[in-house]
Amino acid sequence: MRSQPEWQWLKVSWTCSSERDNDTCQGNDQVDLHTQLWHECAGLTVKVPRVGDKVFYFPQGHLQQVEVYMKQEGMSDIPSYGLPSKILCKVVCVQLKAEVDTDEVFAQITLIPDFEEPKGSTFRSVPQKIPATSFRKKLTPSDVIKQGGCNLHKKHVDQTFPPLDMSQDAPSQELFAKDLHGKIWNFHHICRGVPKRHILTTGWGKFVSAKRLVVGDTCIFLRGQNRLYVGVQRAVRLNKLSTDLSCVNMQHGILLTALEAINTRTEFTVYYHPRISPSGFIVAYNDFMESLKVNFSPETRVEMVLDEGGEEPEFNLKKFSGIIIGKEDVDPSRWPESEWHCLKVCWHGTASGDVPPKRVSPWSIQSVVSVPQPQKRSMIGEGIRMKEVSIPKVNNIPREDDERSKKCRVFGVDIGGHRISNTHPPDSSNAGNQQSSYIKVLKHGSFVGRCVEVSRFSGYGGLMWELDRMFGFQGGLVSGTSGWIVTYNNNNAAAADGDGDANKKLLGDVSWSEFRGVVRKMCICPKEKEEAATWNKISG
Amino acid sequence: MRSQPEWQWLKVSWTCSSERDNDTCQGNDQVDLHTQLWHECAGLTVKVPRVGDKVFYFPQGHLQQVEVYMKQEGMSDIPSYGLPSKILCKVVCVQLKAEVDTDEVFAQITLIPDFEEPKGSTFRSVPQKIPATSFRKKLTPSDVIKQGGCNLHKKHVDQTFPPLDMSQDAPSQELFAKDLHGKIWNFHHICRGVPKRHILTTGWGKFVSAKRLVVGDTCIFLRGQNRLYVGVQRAVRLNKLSTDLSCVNMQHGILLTALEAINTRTEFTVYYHPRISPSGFIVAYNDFMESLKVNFSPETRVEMVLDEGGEEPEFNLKKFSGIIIGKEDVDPSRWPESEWHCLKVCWHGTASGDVPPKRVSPWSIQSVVSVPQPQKRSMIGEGIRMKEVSIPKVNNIPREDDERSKKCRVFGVDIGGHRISNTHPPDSSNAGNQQSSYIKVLKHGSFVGRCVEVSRFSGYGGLMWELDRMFGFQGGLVSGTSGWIVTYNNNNAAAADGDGDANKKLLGDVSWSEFRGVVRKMCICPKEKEEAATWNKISG
DNA sequence: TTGTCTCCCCTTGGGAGACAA
DNA sequence: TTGTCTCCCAAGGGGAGACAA
Repeated sequence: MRSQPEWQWLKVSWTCSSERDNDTCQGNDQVDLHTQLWHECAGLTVKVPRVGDKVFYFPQGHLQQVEVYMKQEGMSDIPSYGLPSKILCKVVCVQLKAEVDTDEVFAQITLIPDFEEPKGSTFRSVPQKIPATSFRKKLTPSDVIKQGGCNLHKKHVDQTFPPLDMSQDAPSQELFAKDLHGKIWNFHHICRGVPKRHILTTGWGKFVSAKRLVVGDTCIFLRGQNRLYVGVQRAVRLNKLSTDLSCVNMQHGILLTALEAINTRTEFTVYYHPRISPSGFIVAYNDFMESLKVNFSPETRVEMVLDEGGEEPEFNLKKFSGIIIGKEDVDPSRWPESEWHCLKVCWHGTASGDVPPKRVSPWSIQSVVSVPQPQKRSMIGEGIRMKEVSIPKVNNIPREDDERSKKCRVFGVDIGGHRISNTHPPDSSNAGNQQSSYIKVLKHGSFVGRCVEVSRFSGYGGLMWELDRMFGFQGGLVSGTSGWIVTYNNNNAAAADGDGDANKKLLGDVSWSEFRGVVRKMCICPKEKEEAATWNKISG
Repeated sequence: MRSQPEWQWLKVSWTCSSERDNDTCQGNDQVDLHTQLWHECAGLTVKVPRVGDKVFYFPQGHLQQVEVYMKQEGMSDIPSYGLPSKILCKVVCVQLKAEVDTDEVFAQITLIPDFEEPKGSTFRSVPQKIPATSFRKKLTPSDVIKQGGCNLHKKHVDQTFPPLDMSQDAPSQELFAKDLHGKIWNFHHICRGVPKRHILTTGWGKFVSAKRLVVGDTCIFLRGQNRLYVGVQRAVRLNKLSTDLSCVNMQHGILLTALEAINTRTEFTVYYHPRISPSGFIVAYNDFMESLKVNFSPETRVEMVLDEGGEEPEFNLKKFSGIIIGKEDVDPSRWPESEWHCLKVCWHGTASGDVPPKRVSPWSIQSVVSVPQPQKRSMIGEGIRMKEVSIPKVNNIPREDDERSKKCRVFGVDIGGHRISNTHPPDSSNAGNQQSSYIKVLKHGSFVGRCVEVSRFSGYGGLMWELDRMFGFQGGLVSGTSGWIVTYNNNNAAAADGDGDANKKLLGDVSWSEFRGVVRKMCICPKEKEEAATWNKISG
């Protein structure tokens, strides 16, 4: 039997307090819940610039998206109109939306050509995220057949849904969840049966049929302080025959729109469909510049991370490794020497499932300095579910030379096996600046991190803990002189080490509830032992 | 109780004999059933060129369609790229399709720029239509509520559906109808109740919900020899937010595609959505040339026919009359002196319902030579339902000066009241050509005709009878020297008069099962009485 | 003749625990 | 703990004649 008072409370609390929950875009300083939901649906590797960012717009990538969108193969034979392969722009407006009929996410991005190179630091503070928790449910056959509801995982419900009064026989509540269109969906959430399990009953069937969900699709629940959100991520794209206008018409239009925008220095708007073309054609200035510094000569071993969807956010990411086999123009006649998809990669062991594209852009991959040996997988760091990990106790911290610290993989990235030096930098040429130090990059890889509660990770110790835990050291580096260099979110460079406040300025005033980017394992070591590794200077 | 043997027969007969019924495009000489269904759904005033036709393509009209399609108001400020306002093209390919999700009809037309003016006669034989009958059902509340089926009109069923064995208590049959996508829909057709009525039961509900039909939408059934077809025509357009690409992107693309096609003399493809922009932006060469001859000076009284949908094919057409109030460029800076929508019209008595646009193109309207007086409606010619009219008996033919011939309106067009001259042409300057004669246009108007049985109207007497009957004279002009000049279907000019074979060559070998176009009432009269009327020369 | 109603059957949706993976 | 099953009840789809417009 449903408890009427609780239902009343929830209805009031969860649907009528939109003024307390920020679910619409309000400026550039907050990651609102709509945006968080959109990114969950888009995939964890998708990057969307923020208003004010300097970006490169690659028309070739845009044309390619249209071809996939229209299901036309091969490059059309249209002129380049003298358009350069990349156009430096400033982001004027970003709207994160979803298709009305298919719920496919897309970003409407307004750009204005601005060829002025950014001066000085391009660092931008990471926007404050509105505290939220979320979980993903990959739908089983039972979830989508007409006869049943949706089975939920206990831990997901406990972490994300409002608590039920478990003293009751079959506690239940009404949930009201907003989708990306702003539509409110009503679900009856009940904990019943022997043994007890959490089920979404009334309302679930309507949702499944309305969204045309099938087995394998993923349903995403995101809970803010006062409101619940729901999104979907399909395993296979719904057919959407767009017969409005011809593919060639659109491609002409895309190029000409950009050309006119350049000539008149006016805004133009593009639509980015991350589920169609994961390799975005709008690339952050910093990302692009960083990728230029890397030497992607043939034989270079590279890695690329794809988001393969599924249930656990951390395990959506699958890393592929391969070897550069060449660098050549995709379209030498129209866009010679374009960086877009200029690298040819031979990927290893990608017999089944998603495969990275044979052609990639430099900013989409990372070069691997040392070729890792095939290692036996260690349980440490392998398969850690962040939300299950509690804050490590002090007596749990492994020594640096602990066997566990030497062999570990996180998200498919080999991390351990390198000795961490405790040596302080011997050569402080700019000794006057106490916040300066040299670090040596030993290891690097892409990552996406996330915490259950923001408060738990406030401050830089929290960040360090999070990073350490992600890479399997469980706090071993929280105090010490080694640390990590981090390139996060929109490619703002930052560093975190065990010295607490040393890099505080670099990090800015951020809440590390979620961050994604590239982490490089570093340790402070004698400069003369430079070897083939990369040296970076971190200054406060 | 359903009769199993009959069901078997129908299933075999109606679904497994596609080789006997021509429902796909096969060349240019036949109007197949798919095409007939498409035109029923598109509206009776919609003109689509045929392969090989010479047409003018108006980029302005195309841009306008995109704006309506994308629900953006006002002309975008994009350059004309030096594109002319109209482009003479040859039609390379025409495909009549429907949107997958909304069933909205559209034509995919491939054109190739071809600036050579047509030489000699532009007459093209009217394609042979595959014999078919059809009816339209405007859906009532009872038809679309979940509890019921679809009530059918007895005459419609009798004319169009395969006959039932009425000796049975509740005769029934299974109907299998193909829609514009080729999908087969199954309907149980039963004649039951006291008194007997025809109802579609099983299968109807699925159809209604799948097509998202609501009260006021029209359902169209078309029966060929071996197969049934079903189409829908919505009262209001379904929302279809097309957020794929920006409106401006598309408009740029449209202009550039055309420009490139001109420069390289290559094909380009456009999509014409007649339900969005009824005034098509692809105009037959002949239609355009004819419209140039008309003097649309201010104060000229004009008429325009709109298809307002509904149940009876002949009464879908509503005529509006108005007065030219000006002629000016829609877009003087980009396309000066373009004929597209250059005429400003003030329409009379259009307070409610659909209103013709204030701006029209010359080929979309007809000028009215004499301002008709407000007349009392005559029952003759008013509201004739063609399918109910039997072939008139000889003793029923009214005399030319019969009162009934003077006052009649058909489809809102004033027809009667003009004396028909029996005078032969006095001046045969090219007397050597026996098939030449001068005719004077007295009266004209748009029309759509249709016959129940093709055989009934074979030959030119049949056509004359059809025209006469439509305009209320009921055979009065079948013999005589007056007649009609007809511009039909794809704007092939032809004439028919009462002399039987005189214009046989002009008409070609056609079955007049359906024709649409412009009819001008003519009579042969002395040249010196030319007055302000237009003279046309008809040569065999 | 045909639109709408009510009646009523029977299919289907969907909520429950049982049970097994 | 959670996916799938079966059971079973309730809602509603839909087929029938009655009746009125």
